[in-house]
Amino acid sequence: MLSIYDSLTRETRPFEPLQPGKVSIYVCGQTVYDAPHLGHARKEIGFDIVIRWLEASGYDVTYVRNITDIDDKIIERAQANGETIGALTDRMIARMDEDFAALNLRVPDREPRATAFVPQMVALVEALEKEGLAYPSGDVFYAVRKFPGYGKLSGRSLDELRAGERVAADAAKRDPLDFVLWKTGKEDEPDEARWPSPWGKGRPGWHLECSAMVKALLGPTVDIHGGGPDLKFPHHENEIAQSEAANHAPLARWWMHVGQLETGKEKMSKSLGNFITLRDAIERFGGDVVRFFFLRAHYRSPISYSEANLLDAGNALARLQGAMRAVAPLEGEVDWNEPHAAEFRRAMDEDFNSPEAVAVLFKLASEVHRTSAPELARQLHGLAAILGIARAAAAETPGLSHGEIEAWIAARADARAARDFAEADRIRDALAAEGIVIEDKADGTSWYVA
RNA sequence: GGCCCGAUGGCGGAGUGGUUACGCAGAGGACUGCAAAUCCUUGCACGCCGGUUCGAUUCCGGCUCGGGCCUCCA
Repeated sequence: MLSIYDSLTRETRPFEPLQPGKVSIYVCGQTVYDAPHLGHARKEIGFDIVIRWLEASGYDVTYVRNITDIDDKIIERAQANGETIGALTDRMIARMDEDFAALNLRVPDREPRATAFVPQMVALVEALEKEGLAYPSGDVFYAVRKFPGYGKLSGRSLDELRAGERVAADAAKRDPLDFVLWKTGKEDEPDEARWPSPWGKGRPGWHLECSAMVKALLGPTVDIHGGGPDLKFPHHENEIAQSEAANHAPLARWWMHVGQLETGKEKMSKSLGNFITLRDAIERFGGDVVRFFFLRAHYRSPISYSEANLLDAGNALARLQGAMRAVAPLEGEVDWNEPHAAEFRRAMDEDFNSPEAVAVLFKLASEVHRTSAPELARQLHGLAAILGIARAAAAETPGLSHGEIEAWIAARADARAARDFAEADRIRDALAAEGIVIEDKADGTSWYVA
């Protein structure tokens, strides 16, 4: 039985979706003004594991991850680059797709762009106006004082939030914590950033976007709503205020937030300038290693980025991959009655404890090496696949064909038989230069693509 | 200032009221022409002070330190 930690109630409880057998999940996605960094990957992999395990558990999952393709930073960046907003966001979305593919992420069922849902956003503001929660004052604002539950996600009262010294006063707002629903009046902005509305031409506030898209694609209540750790306040708090006031229904049955990625002792973020781009990490360490780096820690734990930690993850993953290629697995599904699989399930059912699940994989890897049992190899492959770390079947061999490699290995075997080790080593080095690693075993020489 | 989270061996990282996490790195051994891989063995731990308990790394309280949020941020 799967249990999931809910960051709103701060408790782990048995998971029961609204409709039996079906799960709706909405995760806040990228604001596409720049390329993703490693912190984004942390979030993506966290939810990737959630979705993969839900699906492995038999649920029919509908996964929606939005794209924020209109906002201050996007407009600024496009102007700075001398390109249109559309050109910038298209470019960044393509980049994101490439990077995410390298991480072997489950592709969302829907990836709504905010700009495609502006009418729904306008309608939501109108609904909030009817509820007496929205007021125009230059821009259109949300009156947080009038929503009784405000602060329930972040666990703070309005007064506690106001006690913060950083809340800037704004004469247009009735309360400093009121936030923008609809931005008008930016007449110097390009036409592609402006939509008609009852309050004048303008564009939606960020928080509004998600509330509108959740409802449009998944309905008033989703089973799981997720996002990065820094979205809890104010973004998700504001989403709750908007959606629940307009729909008179809970926005999410479970709120999930991943732990943050740190560099040194600080959070990795663009505003701190201490980030490494996802692309850099993939090129330096490999997408599979980046994925494994995150998998071996729990999704809610903070993780520290360092080159040493990534290299360590690479070494660890190599052991797993070695075991996966050591024994040809039996065909078929995972046998969940087998002890390793049962332990794996127990771990994942406890709020997606992937580090424990990975530990099971290592135990299995040792067993596979010790026993060469194909049924255990099948278990290893099957369980690894659930975590998205199955080794891709040895695919491309850049310079050499399969036959050529076998021929070289045969030639080397002859050299070794003749005790011409200089020649044998030369062939091994030549193959290594082509990315082919060979290993001499008792029953012959095997090879794989590095 | 307010709210919240964390503190585990050289490193990464789970978990538990009394017993092995797991991995990497290190040491010794086996195998091997050498490599690599693999196997066997092995050392290293639960921030500090109290309390509860037969017994606490695990529960409670305090302290110290670290981090996050309170502003755009995954």
